[in-house]
Amino acid sequence: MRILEAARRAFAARGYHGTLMDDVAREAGLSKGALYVHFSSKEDLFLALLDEAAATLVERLTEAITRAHGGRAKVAAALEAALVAFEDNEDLTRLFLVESAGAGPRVDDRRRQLRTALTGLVRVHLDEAVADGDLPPQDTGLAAAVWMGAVSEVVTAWLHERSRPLRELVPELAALLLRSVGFRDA
Amino acid sequence: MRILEAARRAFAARGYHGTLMDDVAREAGLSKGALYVHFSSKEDLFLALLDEAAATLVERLTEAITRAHGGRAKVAAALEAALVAFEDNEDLTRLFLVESAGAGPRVDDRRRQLRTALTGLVRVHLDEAVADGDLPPQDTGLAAAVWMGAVSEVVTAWLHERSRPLRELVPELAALLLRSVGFRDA
Amino acid sequence: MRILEAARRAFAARGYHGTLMDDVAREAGLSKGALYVHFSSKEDLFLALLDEAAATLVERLTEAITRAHGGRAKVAAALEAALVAFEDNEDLTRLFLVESAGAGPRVDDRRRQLRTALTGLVRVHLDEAVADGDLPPQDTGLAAAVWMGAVSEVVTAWLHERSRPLRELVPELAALLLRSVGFRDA
Amino acid sequence: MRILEAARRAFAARGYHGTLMDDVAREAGLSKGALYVHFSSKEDLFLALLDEAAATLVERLTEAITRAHGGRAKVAAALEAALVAFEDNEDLTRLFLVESAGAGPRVDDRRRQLRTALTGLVRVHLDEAVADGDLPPQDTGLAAAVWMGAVSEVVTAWLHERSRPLRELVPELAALLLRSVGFRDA
DNA sequence: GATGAATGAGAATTCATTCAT
DNA sequence: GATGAATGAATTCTCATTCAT
Repeated sequence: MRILEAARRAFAARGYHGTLMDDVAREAGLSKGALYVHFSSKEDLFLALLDEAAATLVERLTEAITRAHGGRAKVAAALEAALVAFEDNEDLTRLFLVESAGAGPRVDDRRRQLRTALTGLVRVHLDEAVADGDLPPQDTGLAAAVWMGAVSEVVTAWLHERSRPLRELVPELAALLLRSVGFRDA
Repeated sequence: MRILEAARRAFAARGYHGTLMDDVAREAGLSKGALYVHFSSKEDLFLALLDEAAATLVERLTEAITRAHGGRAKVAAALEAALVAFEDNEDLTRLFLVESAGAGPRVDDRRRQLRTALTGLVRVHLDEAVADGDLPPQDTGLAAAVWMGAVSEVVTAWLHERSRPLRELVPELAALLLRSVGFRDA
Repeated sequence: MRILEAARRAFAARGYHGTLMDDVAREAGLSKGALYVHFSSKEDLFLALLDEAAATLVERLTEAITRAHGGRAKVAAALEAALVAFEDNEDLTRLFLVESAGAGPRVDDRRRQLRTALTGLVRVHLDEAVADGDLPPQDTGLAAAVWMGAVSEVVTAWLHERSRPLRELVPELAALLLRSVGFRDA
Repeated sequence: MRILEAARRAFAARGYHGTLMDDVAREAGLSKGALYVHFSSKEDLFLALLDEAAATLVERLTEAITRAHGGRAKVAAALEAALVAFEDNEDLTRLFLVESAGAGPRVDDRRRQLRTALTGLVRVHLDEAVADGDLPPQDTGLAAAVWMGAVSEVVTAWLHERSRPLRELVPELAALLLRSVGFRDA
């Protein structure tokens, strides 16, 4: 929708508190009132965007995981899919990883929820790998958190520095994370 | 100082945007005007706290690293020191990891700066371990980012869930991170 | 009409300012635009209801008065007719006595107008009673105002407390008001 | 206080909904923000005024009643005191009798509360008169409501017409109301 | 140094009304 | 006649910052 696109651009560019409903309206080519016909508050609008970002990400990950075969391949594929998705959806990435922080308690809660969901996705596949004997038994919840944090940090740094394309980091980052849980280097 | 303590408590409890200068003044037992004698803006006050948090952390890490001997021991010690420091300074931890996000561009910049400094600390020692032949050559900058992200995520989760003491996670988290860069399990 | 009924319910339930045109439209099962085909403004719609309320009331009173014979009987009958009409048309009663206050100058004026008309009705019959020698000469305008105020207050209290049916109050209230103008107790 | 005076004038002149906080601020010679330092909302400000009006009225009535001796004299004195108080405090009178209607549920509740308190004052003295044998037994609650309604109506009419000073109506109105409860004409 | 009342530029939200379809 | 998305002016409330005392 026009409003969501405008909001995505605006929030990604100026952050939650830095973006006025006036900005969104202007960017959407609508009046402020029109925004409130579709979203009952600024927070709601942002939340809708956040959900969109998470849905996009989960979809991409699920797809990549489904396509890959074997424990190691699945987690590697998920990692690559995540980084590619982040790189291809810069605005949503920024919203999800950066601007959703400090936007008030409701947004904070949703952010945490979505991160937890994502972590859960990773964990399921680590558990499978453990069950299959591909990995030694371990606290996969902790490992999944480590992966999420690592990816989040690397992507956030990329958002600011843009030193080189995110996809180029995939091999090395994958090696690190796979090693962290006990996969042998390929 | 009384003001800094009051601000630390207030910001940690309600976040940057959720904390009013009135709150800080009340908590400090001072008038709002008195705050401005010492800090020229809300942002400045927050920045001072952020610096305090980073300094505390760096000091603890440096100390721990100095005490330890050998590449592996140093990085493990740093990791433990970090988690213990986070657990012992909950308010500052929250400020540094959570509330400093979304508090405006200047705060964002400083936050990034401090995280970079911390990452650098880790990196130096990874580089030494590589130089000493304890670790294979690798992108230690990336590895340091992974470590920072991992710790940040785990600590942030702990701030919300409090399922068990942070220090109990040290062994397993250390094992994960040490493995990630290529240390063999002890 | 469907719109008037919907508006009556809505305004009676939530008051003038508390009722949105959206509410009326929803309740009427029409679009907001359709409302404006029939009523040029929210105020007009409310005014139409107010007139309906007053017309209903005047009709009932006139009828009751016509049926009764003799000065005292006529005023007593009017009083009873008023209370019964109020009780039987709760929504209109609320509109007329309660919600029409504070709804803007035009509504205020009409409200006053209608109350004056009602007072006039009472006054005419008090004047007749005086002319017939059933009552001593007096300021019948003032007396009519007293009657209107008394009824208004009692009915308004009933709208909120509902302690007992309004019609049960008729004998005692009639006695009070008849005495007030100089009728001897029956 | 400057704010209360300004608010009194503004609300009396333009009603609750017709008065903007901007109007009050301008009239008080203050900024809008200053209003909110002292009153947390427009409603609160209005409520404070309403309480002031009621307190003024109750004080005057109590005083007048205390001074008078004997049942009949007391109620007559109260009535006169009320009318004089209304006439001397036109703005507060308008606030209490007119503008407090339709200003939202909280104001409506307080308005009702205050009217009930006033009615109670009248009722106590009617009860005493009954106990002393000066009046026949009767529903004094109903009678008090009648009195309140009558006075309210007469004063409201006066606010709009100003045909003649309110105090001139006292003798005739007193006669009407005293007769209504069964006092013999003096 | 301290006070706290006052400032004033916002900022979100509301809602009667309009009008292209 | 009907629709309902869009309007936009209005309005309340916010809060970091200032400054006379």
